[in-house]
Amino acid sequence: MKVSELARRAEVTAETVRHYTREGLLHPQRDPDNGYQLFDQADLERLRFIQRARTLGFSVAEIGDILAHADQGDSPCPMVRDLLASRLPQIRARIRELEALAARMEQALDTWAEMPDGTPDGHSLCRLIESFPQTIHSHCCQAGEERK
Amino acid sequence: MKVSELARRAEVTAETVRHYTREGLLHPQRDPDNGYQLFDQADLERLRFIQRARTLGFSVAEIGDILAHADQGDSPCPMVRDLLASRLPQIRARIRELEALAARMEQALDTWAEMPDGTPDGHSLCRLIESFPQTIHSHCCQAGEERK
DNA sequence: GTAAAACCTTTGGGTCACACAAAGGTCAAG
DNA sequence: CTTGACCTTTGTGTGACCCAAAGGTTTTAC
Repeated sequence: MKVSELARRAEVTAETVRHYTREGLLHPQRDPDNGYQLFDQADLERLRFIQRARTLGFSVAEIGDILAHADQGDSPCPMVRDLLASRLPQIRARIRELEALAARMEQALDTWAEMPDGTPDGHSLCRLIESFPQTIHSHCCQAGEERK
Repeated sequence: MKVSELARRAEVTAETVRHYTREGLLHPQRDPDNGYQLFDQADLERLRFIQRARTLGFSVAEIGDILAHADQGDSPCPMVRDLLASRLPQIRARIRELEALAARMEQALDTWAEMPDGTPDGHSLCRLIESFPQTIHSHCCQAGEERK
């Protein structure tokens, strides 16, 4: 099957398939006549594997490592456990950061409900924002993403 | 004051100051002798304003708009309210997505605790991941970030 | 006095997982 | 035989910076 058919069967875009191929996660054959990429059933299963791993928060690069290990006959399972175990607390930290952000936003909207809009003068740009306490903040982690 | 001094006073990196300057959020004078960027007290306050706005989840581009309005003498406050009100539900959605991700990760670790590692064969790459249900997932939003 | 350290400048590339547009080749159907 | 639906590669954009390189300037130390 060609790119679009594989994409349709796995319910991803053709661009995503091309992306994984570029990144070395998929190894299609080439049609010698026209250079088209040809995928088989194993590639479809591989793509579904990638999808599941993405759902679990693995990055494309990490999945590439996992697949490379498996292709060499090594069990990727210990790596998979370790990656997941070390990523989980980062996700939890990210959740806490976003919850704090949401709380700040909500508090701001509450506080501002009773404040009038102001026109910027030499001292103030927007008292709404300036009324907000200067907080000490910590950086975010690189959290696993989700897709549509 | 020069870049580094401004950065130190606002507790950001010099790179961040340069970035905001590139993006048009800060407008330093230039030392005619050597071309160095010169900032004053107003710039420091402006940078602190940017910090507060970032803490509230505004993007750099949005803050650029807010500052441009204020510089023109228009009150940015209505824009600020609207942006925050529309961003908040996106943040909440992002939190729910990450919570679902964390739950999946935790469930996977739990399930895997009793499963042996396997060596990849023709049918399986890593049963740990393959044992995981194929879920339907929805895309993330562009959430406001935090800094160190 | 001068040399090294510590600044400053601009330019350009990297991060991440794709999306998208362009320019062009291929192919099945009408 | 032309249209339209595919396919190819290449390059660009996203967000908020970080980092390196190459080179000019200023400060500090000996």
